Amino acid sequence: MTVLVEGRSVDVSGDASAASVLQQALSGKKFKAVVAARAATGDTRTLLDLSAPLPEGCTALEPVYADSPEGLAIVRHSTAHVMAAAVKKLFPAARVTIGPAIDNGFYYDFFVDRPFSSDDFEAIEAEMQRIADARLPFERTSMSKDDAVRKFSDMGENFKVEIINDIDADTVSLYTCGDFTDLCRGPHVPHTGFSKSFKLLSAAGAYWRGNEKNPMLSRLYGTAFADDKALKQYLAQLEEAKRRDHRKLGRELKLFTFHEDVAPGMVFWLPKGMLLRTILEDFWRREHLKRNYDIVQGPQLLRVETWQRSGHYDHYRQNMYFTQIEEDQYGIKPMNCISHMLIFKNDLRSYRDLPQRYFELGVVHRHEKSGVLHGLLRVRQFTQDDAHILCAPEQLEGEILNVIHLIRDLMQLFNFQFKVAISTRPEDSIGTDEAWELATNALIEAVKKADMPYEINEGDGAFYGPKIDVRLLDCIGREWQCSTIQVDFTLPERFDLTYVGQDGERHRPVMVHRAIMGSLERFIGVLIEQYAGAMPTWLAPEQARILTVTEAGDEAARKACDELKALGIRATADLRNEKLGFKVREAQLEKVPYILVVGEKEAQSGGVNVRLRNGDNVGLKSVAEVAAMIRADAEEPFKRGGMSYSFS
RNA sequence: GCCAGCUUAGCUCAGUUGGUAGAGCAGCUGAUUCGUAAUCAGCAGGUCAAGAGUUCAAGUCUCUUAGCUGGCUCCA
Repeated sequence: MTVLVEGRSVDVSGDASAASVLQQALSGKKFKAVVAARAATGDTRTLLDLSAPLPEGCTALEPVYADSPEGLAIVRHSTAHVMAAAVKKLFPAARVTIGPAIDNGFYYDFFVDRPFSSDDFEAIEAEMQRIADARLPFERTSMSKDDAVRKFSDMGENFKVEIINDIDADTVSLYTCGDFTDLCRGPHVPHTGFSKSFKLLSAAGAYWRGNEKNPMLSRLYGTAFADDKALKQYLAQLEEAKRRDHRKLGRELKLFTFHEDVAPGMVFWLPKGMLLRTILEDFWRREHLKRNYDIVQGPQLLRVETWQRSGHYDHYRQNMYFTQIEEDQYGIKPMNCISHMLIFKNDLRSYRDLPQRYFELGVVHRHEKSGVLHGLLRVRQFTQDDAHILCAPEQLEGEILNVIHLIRDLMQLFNFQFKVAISTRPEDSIGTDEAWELATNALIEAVKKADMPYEINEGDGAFYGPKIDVRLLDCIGREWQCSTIQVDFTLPERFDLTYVGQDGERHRPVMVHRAIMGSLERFIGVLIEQYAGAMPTWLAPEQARILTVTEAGDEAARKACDELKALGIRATADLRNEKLGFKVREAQLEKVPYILVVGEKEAQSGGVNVRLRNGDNVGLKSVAEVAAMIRADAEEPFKRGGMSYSFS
């Protein structure tokens, strides 16, 4: 028969293996990098081990290279097996559970008496290296479920038995390399030599099947790549992420601080951080006014009866803070929606008033478990750029589309790529099936109209409605959950919101909850990491710093500083009795975008010498020229999209 | 909350087999007036996270608690 390989026809015998076909079709060098094969039979494509025979009716066979995304996943998965083999050898009492490939590596969960720690890595890595060097083949066998259950029971691998019992098939496949046999769907690399470029990264606890009622397992995380060069590059990227850590930069740049003993999980904004935040807030309020939102604000405390009525008390109580004043119990708001609904109810509304779009930079408190707090990215008090849109059902899709466009424009402003996911009804939820279906469809339709790719997260919605989540991707490829759009048919019902329609009858509006940045705290944290602390000029708390060489320049520096300020530039002057090199170094480390030097020469001409934060020296400029330059730089990101910026 | 690791000066970190705490940076004082990433000198700064135990003796060993970091789970 004839099989197509990378566009070439190859004649093969009926019982040929994938390896033999590919070996025939590819150069030796290319074949060496192949870890598996993808066989096409009609419309279906299946991944195959190289040692597997071609499936019946196979028309094409594509090589899967070790450095392709699919190949990497196979390499990592196989490396997880190698790690499990090493662990079983060093710790025979360890029981194996699961070990998949994940985004940037792999993990394997073990049930052990003593959890692993990083002290164990060296020994495990050394054993893994031995296994890799031995180039042991991965051999696949099939057996009936009953036989497999018996086999793993005999080995005492009760977790594997549980997995096998859950598999909906008559036979299961096993992979053996060396003395280690594991239940696995495959495919795997041909031999352990493909798992030579790996590193163990961390040990962590994880519950069996992610449920905290189940036993705690010990999870080992690692990563693996096609070759040492790619591994090294990835490890360097991890270092880079550490260098950009917003907690470190927040301290160094004096943006914010925490006092864990006083207010764990709550931010203290320092002057520079607060200035940055104020600029961002100011821009964002204006943008919302431009897009026909109304800015409102509700109280921090609402009586507990209100939270009972909204359903928050039943569904969210464990994350809420409460306080008692005289006889009255109050709940501190974990969300802003209630106030916005009460604002809607303040007047009799007509269909002509819809949609009502209420925007609030709303401070909310949510008690999160101490273990999950993480700098600005996960806190207990945060400020949402929250809005609630109350509209007629027929306006829903259009309103959602507007929100999606706002998200798109903001992402563009910061050069973020993003991913869209639609989450459907969870188990713990309120509302009718009909309402859920209507709302879910509106979200899907709007995303389709916006021409955006999306995925569906089944059962991941809020308790009151389905939602769209947006994860942004930063410049080193990490994902951050920020924007969310949630449709809600339930709360307007509970609070009896109505508007008078054209027909003179009362109708029920639909509510859309949405946040674009998500929380200002998290968003600023992500921005700090995205820019490694060097904020874009429009957001930089200090846009220009004037440095003197000697105190003879003090007067000229003060004058230039005042002039820049008058022109709307955030400038300071460093008149300290320090050497110029010292002041330059400090300004550079503090990521001030424009470093302006005033010495004897400049004082005479009335200008400044301009140095950029990348180290480039632009030369002598007049104050007016510098101001124009900084302004152009500040406005530059706004040229990309549908937003604008105005100096105040 | 659970698992692991960590917690020494404002920050970054030393501290040997248990013998009673040290450096750099930052701060303060003084000198220095200097051209694009660190001028010099001096001073000050610590119940070694908290508590208990072992010991003649604990930063160091054991236990308990708290916080932090990385995960699980949750989520903006």
